[in-house]
Amino acid sequence: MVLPERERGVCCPPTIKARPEKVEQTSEILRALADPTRLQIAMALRDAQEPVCICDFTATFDISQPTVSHHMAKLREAGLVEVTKRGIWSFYRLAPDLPPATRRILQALG
Amino acid sequence: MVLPERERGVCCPPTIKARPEKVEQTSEILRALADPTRLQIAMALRDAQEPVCICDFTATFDISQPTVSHHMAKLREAGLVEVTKRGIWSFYRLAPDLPPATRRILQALG
DNA sequence: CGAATCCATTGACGTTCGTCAATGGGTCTG
DNA sequence: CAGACCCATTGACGAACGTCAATGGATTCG
Repeated sequence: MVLPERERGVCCPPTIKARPEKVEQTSEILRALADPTRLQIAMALRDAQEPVCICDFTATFDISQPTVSHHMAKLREAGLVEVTKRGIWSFYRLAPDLPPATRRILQALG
Repeated sequence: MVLPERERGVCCPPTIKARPEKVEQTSEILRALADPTRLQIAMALRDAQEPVCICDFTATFDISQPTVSHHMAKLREAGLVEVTKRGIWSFYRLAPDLPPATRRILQALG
């Protein structure tokens, strides 16, 4: 590996390509996905054929129902998921109009 | 959009494909990238041809030098970057042995 | 050697986060 | 209507986060 030659007192600030607004939005997406529970929820929704009921997630993870609800609210605020109510149940799915960049991140999660 | 038919008191826990250990590691990567400053640093390192000097980042962002150092430590702990010291300077680059999954996430960041 | 440069660490402070218990509103069934 | 079920919101609390000021070690230049 070759290291660049440098001169004392002279720095070479790298050019930042992304717009500040875009950076902020991307980091909000990442923050929403950065929790283990939310990551698994997001991946399950990504792979699901049908909208998933909240009660299913409550039955899956070892956390209380309010905590699941809290996590879904975070995913909602980040614009990652949408909710549809029907009778007793709330069904969640990935937002259908996700930007391609966001969709790429979700696909990269393995 | 069609919603699944449900029966009261019966839940259908979605199958979680990823191993718990893998989930934890992925969310650590995402946590490391979820800060706007670290996101821009990671993207700059991803696109750089040569290792980048810390002093360049200090000159770029509107935060103090210790804060830049703190962010680099986070990226180091997540295994995303490596440091090489030469004289006065510390040069950072993406870890050369990043798992393909991690590399895909970085590429998806736009 | 003395001064300057670069960088990591420590300590501190306010903010955000993850979680739970408690509460309340909606909806279905008997 | 009465009870059971599902879910969101609120309040609370400890943990983690992002930032800075201060400090100190390491290296280079004069």
